[in-house]
Amino acid sequence: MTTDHKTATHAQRALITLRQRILNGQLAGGTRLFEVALAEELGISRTPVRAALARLAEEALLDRTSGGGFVVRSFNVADVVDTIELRGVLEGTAARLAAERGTPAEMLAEAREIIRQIDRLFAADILDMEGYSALNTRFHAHLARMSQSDVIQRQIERIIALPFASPSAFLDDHSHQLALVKTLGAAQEQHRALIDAIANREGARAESLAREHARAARRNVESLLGAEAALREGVPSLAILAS
Amino acid sequence: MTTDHKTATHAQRALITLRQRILNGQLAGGTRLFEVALAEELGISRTPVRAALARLAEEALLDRTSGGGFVVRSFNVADVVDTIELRGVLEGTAARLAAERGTPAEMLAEAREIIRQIDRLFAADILDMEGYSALNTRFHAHLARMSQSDVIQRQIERIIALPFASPSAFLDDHSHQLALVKTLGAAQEQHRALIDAIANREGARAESLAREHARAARRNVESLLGAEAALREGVPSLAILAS
DNA sequence: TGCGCCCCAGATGTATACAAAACCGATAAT
DNA sequence: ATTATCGGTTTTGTATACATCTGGGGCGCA
Repeated sequence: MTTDHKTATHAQRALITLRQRILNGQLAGGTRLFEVALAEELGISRTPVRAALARLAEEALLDRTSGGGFVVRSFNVADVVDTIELRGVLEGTAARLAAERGTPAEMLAEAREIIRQIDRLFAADILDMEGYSALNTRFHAHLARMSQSDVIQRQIERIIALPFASPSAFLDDHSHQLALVKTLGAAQEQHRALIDAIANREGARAESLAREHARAARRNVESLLGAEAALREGVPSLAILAS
Repeated sequence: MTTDHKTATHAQRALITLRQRILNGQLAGGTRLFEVALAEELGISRTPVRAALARLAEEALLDRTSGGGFVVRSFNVADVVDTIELRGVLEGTAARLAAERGTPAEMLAEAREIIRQIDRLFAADILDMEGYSALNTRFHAHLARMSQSDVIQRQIERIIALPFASPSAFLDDHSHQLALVKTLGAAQEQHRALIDAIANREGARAESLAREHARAARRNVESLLGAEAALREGVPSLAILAS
């Protein structure tokens, strides 16, 4: 089965459709979602629509209104910046815990293996962005695991689900690709230092490195927002921003 | 039941009932919840039961299973400790941001007013635990607000909703009341230092104080778990722990 | 025996009709 | 001018019948 909209249930399809619309800005923040209207438009009954709305609320893409309805949550620039900051804080905590609690040799080895694979990508003539993005995501997921805390891991996964806060946000922005590539080398150095710090049980250093690493994403957002509107158009992760 | 909540809808009543049962351990972690069974038992139809279950999943008290059902999430000691640690990290971030971004005079004043009111409680012959708990909760909620970040505030609210991670957890534990009272003075000193640090724009100090403040709760859990089972019985916040 | 298939019981998914409540505007009283 | 209140309209809440999916036990076959 593909990840296409051919999933099993109506509720799942509705969930995917609505999520998409929210993330790409088709459904602007503040928009109230009415069950009947959505049901009619999607050609299904209210029941699966309700289920989908509940899931979206769980994902923090919708807010529940007092009366019992749902509105699209609106994200402004400050929200995006703060969410990235939050990711940095959580990943910093994961790194610190990994250092303090001691990370099994295999987990360290796996982290280093991912770093090595990224190195291999860099060696190629043109950078495989898709591949880099995947490996980068894997590295960050692995970091969360290294915390050896289900609570932290779960929390990080929750934040990363927001596309503009994901460690690979802005990597699919092709207009900036050249400028971005320059910074990826620095990111890779941070990856290396981070794992070293964890291996050496240097908790404070590990935490601070992970935080600083997330700041790169923040700088990207801020530079994009300083750029002309035309440049922002091509950045899907920012489509959700309130205009 | 004891609390005859005459809230509006069936779904709300079901939500309250089920939440209660999970928190007080009546519904053990890992228990699968079946819509039909619950509907029959509560004398309502499946529809509001479903709604209640979705909300509980949102509150992180239930997990969704692959097949489409719900199971009660199980919390072990590590989860409780890590969740309190997480609260410390988040409140630390709130405090740091408050310091870095600069907190309006009125907000600082309000924080100090809450501290003053707690002082007033201490002056009485016997400590009004109920009142202390309420003020303490207010102080922590206010700290979240001082971050001037909706993202952080929302995240803290989410964590605090778990009763064992709330800043007032274990205050309702009457068996320990005497021992606890001794530590409340220290907590109050931390409150004062924390607001001072924020007022002085000392971000790192503010963050570290908030973290250390949360450690008190952690020490409470750990000492309770080291105590005899009889002592633990009277602590509602710990009923959720897997045995 | 071990494997795989089928089938059924039990669970969730969906549609739909009706009930209830929330919202909104108009109107009237002060 | 402000507020209170009363309809009707819109929207969500609920029950229920039926559809569909899933997981497991038993049976047949290699």
